[in-house]
Amino acid sequence: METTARGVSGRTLRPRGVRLTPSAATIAEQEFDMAWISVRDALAPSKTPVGTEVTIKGWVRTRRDSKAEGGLSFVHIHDGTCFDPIQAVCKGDLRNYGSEVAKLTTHCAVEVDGAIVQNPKGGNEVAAKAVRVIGWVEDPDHYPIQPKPHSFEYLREQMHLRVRTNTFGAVARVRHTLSMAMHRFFDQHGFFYVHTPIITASDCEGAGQMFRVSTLDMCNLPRRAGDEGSLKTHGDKLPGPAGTGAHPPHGAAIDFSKDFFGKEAHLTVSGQLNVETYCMALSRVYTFGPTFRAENSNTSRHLAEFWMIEPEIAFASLIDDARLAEDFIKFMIQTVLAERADDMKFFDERIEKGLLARLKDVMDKPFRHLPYTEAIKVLEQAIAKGQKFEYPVKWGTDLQSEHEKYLTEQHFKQPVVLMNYPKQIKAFYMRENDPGTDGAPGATVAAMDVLVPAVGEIIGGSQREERLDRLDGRIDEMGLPKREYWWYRDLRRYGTVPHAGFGLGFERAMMFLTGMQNVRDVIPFPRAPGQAEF
RNA sequence: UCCUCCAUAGCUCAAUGGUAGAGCGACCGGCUGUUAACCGGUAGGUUCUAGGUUCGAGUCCUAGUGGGGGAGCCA
Repeated sequence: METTARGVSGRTLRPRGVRLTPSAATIAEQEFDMAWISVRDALAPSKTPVGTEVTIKGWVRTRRDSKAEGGLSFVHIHDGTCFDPIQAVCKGDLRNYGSEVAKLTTHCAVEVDGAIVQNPKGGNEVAAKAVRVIGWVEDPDHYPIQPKPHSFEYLREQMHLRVRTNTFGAVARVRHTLSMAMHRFFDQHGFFYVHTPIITASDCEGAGQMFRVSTLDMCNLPRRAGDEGSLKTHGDKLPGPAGTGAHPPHGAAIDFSKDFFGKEAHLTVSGQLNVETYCMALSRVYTFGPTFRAENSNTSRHLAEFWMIEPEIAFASLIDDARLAEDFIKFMIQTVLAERADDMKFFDERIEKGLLARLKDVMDKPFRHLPYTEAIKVLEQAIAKGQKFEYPVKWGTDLQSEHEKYLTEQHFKQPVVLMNYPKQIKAFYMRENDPGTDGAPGATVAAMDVLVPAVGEIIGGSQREERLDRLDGRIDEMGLPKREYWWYRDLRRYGTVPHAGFGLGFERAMMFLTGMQNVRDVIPFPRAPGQAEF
């Protein structure tokens, strides 16, 4: 079919206004495709006035037919550049009207030439002069995506196609905008972007189960010399085929000196320890990258692979850290409201009623700061007034989901920054507070969690322990291998300064900003236990 | 990992242990500058898998697989 000549030629690369550089497109190319514009631009009267000759390229969303005027079809076309599709008005006198245009179904790929006209009800549309079908949808009866609401559960099984729906298109655009906004925020505030490693050869990050990285042959593992046949299991963590008889009995420790890195290696669970090293030279730094947790957790808030933003600031206290977190969250809200108004309007109308009001409220009010010790008192008072919790409230234990929800959703009805947690429930690197801080009955550390309504913990951070003797004390207390931390400890030996930072779950921020309720629906290809099909 | 609910047409869901149904979508036709279009018709099923109880199982029992929600862990 002659219609595919442009589509398969590989010459028409991008709409006008999206060229990489003047030299990236040849003169011939520019002339060849002068009229191609994005749906986003075509819909904007200021950019594309009535009468402009344009070419639209995209996918059919819906088609509606009329027999008036010898045939008339209204074809909605989207190309992902904005929330709304553009309507192409196709009349019966088109050469391929009966043979092709009237047979278009959802997600057929098309090119439409025509003039911009005004829709009787307002807004730009295209009066089609030519319609070229680039790619048909075979067997439309069984095409998984139909012009009707689908459940998110169903769309998770059609993950390769779900981005074509309005919801997931909006999620994808907001996710992009948020990524860009995040880099802009830190850049404007003097932070340097540090690429911390994905593979870590130290097992000392201490933030949960890790995925192993290895090039060893899992069916023929090297065993440590002299250990053959012994019953020692120490260090042998591979989920091997125990008891099959086809392999050495478990006991001979695996010889990781034969592995790629000469020692055990894993996927990172946090870039924090690495980024601290750069913080001690560049003052203000951040990482943004994938993070991996091999926890067998199956909830609407957890993924095995997720993206985390981790800023780290030198010469800073926990209060500075909390202020940064608040400024950052408010900047994110402000940016998506300003730059993705169309998508955010959709989320407000169809995903979470009142979303925009909720976000504006968060933006306008200062965050509530609350010491952990005070939070316990608030919860105890609530219990005294009849509030029922499944788990007991007791100083020294971590707050449960139900407790956090009570604080943010019922008691304060806004984001809450909880600070100064009991030392025994927090990580070794968090700075020990002076005794009696906040009137706490026990030792506390300068930790903070930012809790938001509907999502829960969105940020976890702390001021870091900069005093070597205290840090060593914590490492010993927790029974951690001090040798493994030699380079982290060095930071405290050579020019140590107070510093702080936090980790923000990017997908949790997405949930908070879009009102989407399952973390698997705000990342393109979610990885969770038993789920890596796509 | 624990608790709990679910699995029937392309999708969303009905069907007292007794003939497998509807809406939407697809296809055909009618009407209309339509826009969640509307009206009429047609096609579409190994009821998740494997066993079991029963004269008879979509329905009851057992096991498995897949999925949802909640909890823990956390971001």
